[in-house]
Amino acid sequence: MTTIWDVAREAGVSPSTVSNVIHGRPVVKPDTRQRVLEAIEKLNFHPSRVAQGLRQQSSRAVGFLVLDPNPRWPTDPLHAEVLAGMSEAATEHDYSLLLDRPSGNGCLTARELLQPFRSGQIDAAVVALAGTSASHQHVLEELNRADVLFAVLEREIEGRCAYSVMSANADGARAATQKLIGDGHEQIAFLDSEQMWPAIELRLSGYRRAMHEAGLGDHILISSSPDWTSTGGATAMRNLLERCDREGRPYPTAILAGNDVLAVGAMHVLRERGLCVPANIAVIGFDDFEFARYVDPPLTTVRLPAHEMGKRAVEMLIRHIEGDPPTQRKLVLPTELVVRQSG
Amino acid sequence: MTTIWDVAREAGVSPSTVSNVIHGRPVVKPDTRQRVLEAIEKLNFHPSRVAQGLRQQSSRAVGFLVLDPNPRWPTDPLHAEVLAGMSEAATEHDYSLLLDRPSGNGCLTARELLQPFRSGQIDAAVVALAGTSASHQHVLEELNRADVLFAVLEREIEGRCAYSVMSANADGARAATQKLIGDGHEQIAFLDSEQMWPAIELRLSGYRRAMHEAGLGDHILISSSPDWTSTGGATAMRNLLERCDREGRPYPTAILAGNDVLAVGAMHVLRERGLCVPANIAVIGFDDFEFARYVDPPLTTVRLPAHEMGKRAVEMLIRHIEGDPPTQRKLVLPTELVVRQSG
DNA sequence: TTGACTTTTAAAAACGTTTCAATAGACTCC
DNA sequence: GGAGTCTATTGAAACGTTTTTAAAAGTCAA
Repeated sequence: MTTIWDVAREAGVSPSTVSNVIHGRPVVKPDTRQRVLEAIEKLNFHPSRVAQGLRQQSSRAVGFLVLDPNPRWPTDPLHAEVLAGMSEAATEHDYSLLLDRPSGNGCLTARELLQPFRSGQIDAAVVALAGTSASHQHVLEELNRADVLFAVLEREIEGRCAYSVMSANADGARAATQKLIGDGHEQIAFLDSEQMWPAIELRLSGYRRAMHEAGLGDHILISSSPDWTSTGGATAMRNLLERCDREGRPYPTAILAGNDVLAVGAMHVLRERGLCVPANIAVIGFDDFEFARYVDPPLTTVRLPAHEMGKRAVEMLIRHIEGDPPTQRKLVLPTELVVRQSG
Repeated sequence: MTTIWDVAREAGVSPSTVSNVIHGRPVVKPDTRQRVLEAIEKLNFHPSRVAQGLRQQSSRAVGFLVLDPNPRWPTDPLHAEVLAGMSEAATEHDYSLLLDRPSGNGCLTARELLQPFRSGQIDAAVVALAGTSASHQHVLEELNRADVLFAVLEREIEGRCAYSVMSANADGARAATQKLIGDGHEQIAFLDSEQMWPAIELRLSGYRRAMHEAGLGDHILISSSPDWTSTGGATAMRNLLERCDREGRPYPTAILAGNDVLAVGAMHVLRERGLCVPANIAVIGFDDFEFARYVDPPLTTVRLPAHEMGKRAVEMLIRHIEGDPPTQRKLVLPTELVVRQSG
């Protein structure tokens, strides 16, 4: 391995000078700098980040901590996009990105959880809590107690070094509902799941609010899927139609789904029943997962700024690390209604 | 930070002994080991991986090097799954996983490319070359020249420290074609793209082989999409139908698509033309990307063992690092025909 | 020439581990 | 009882940087 000493010898200076050049410190005479740079180039030298890390007590790395029981990750189709955003921000600031996915059995000890921080592998982490699990609260508390720097996605949090990056779930749901109302719909149903989850509660509240605001409070209609899968969405849709049949209630003319996967499941049922989307019934999803545009008809949906969330989360963490902590501990990024053809 | 010295003091031994305990070396007397373990637990000590890395000249980390011009990664929907597999293997062997996504402008200098290796951040990398780019060959050569340890996905390679993990693309395409032939189809078309790519060529050859083997060589019919998008698939499908019209040739009764995204695009066109899948025309995709099951009708497709590929690639690299290099430099993993409803 | 500056470079001490040679102690064997 | 063999433990050097402190070199005025 070529070290800073080799460069120093080659350039006829001391290691300290080389170090100064590397960090662009203005204390070196221009021609010395030039000589050093040439030596670096010639020897193809890369400073050891490991040694730097040891000396500076900082790894210049952030982790993506994914707590997701599903081994065939990601359960959440948006995580890949979050990761892309994180990567972008990390690269820009010359940080590395470490993927930390503790074995998903759920029973995670504090030791395992904190290992990457304590062992100096990462300076901070973005935490994504996928699915619904009782242990999530526990994990966040543990991180807080350990006084470790992190940002959590789509979840409110308080803590000395805790940041929170969310998307405007309520606003997004409200906007989608208003769009449907604007299109003349009055019977608008919401599809959620028994497995509740903070972001979904916000979406539901946005829907409720829009309905009330339009004087359609009486038409609020909610059907719950047992889970967050596509077949769950189908079940919820079927239940909804049956309930209408039973209660002699008119079918909804529009559906707002808690997320795109549910929406897709619902659409299958509708086609099965010979109901045409959007002619007979409009469907709007939530997330804008990659596949939304491929659905037939292409899915109108509320786009979550996943890329942006990852990026901003990392930027907040890096600012904190570099001694300029953002005053805003909670960031809410706007969603966007992407109108395609399903609603 | 609590160091090995603190633990040593607490347990009344020397740092070397603590180190021996940490690494489970059998030289320590059981009761000493016990005392040390208790001290570790009590002080909540985690050895610094940075210091370990420096001393042992190895980071115990593998990188996922994604060369993909698309900033809204991943272009390849299978990369997330590959990553999951990599993560699994890494975790099992107590390695870390570093995501390395050089800024995607394509013109990547050797310096940038090798930085993570040279700076000791990673011991090896899994390389994924997304899309089609002339510079890919260049990158692989550069890695080889640098004598750096890596594994590349879906691409043949030779090199002192180069491994290759592929899926059985040709076999998969052959099996899919045979399935269609077995179902009585004779007019089977293949959808590929002008942007060729090693794996696709293999798929095409598998299709050709199956057709010839069944004496259907005359029926080989190929239509190329300008790119690998869904709309490209639609274009290829439209062109195909028009060509049949023009040449007075019967429509194909089955389509084998070069990948799932193309298949989805083709299915849109078929529905548009009032052709029913699979009643009028069967469609089989390739990849089994996450959304294949959500397509309507659910897509029959050739499943690529993405998770497994990531996992095996990392395992090969780790074996090499640990001094037990796999003799097989090229690993071919089986594909699997997932029969759903489209074909 | 000297002294007081300023600019540039050098030397040495960390950072937290691992490893190797060395030591001390206990045991065996003639 | 002393030499020889084990076994368990230790001390010190190394890994490649950064940083602080000190020194050298250069500049200039008196």
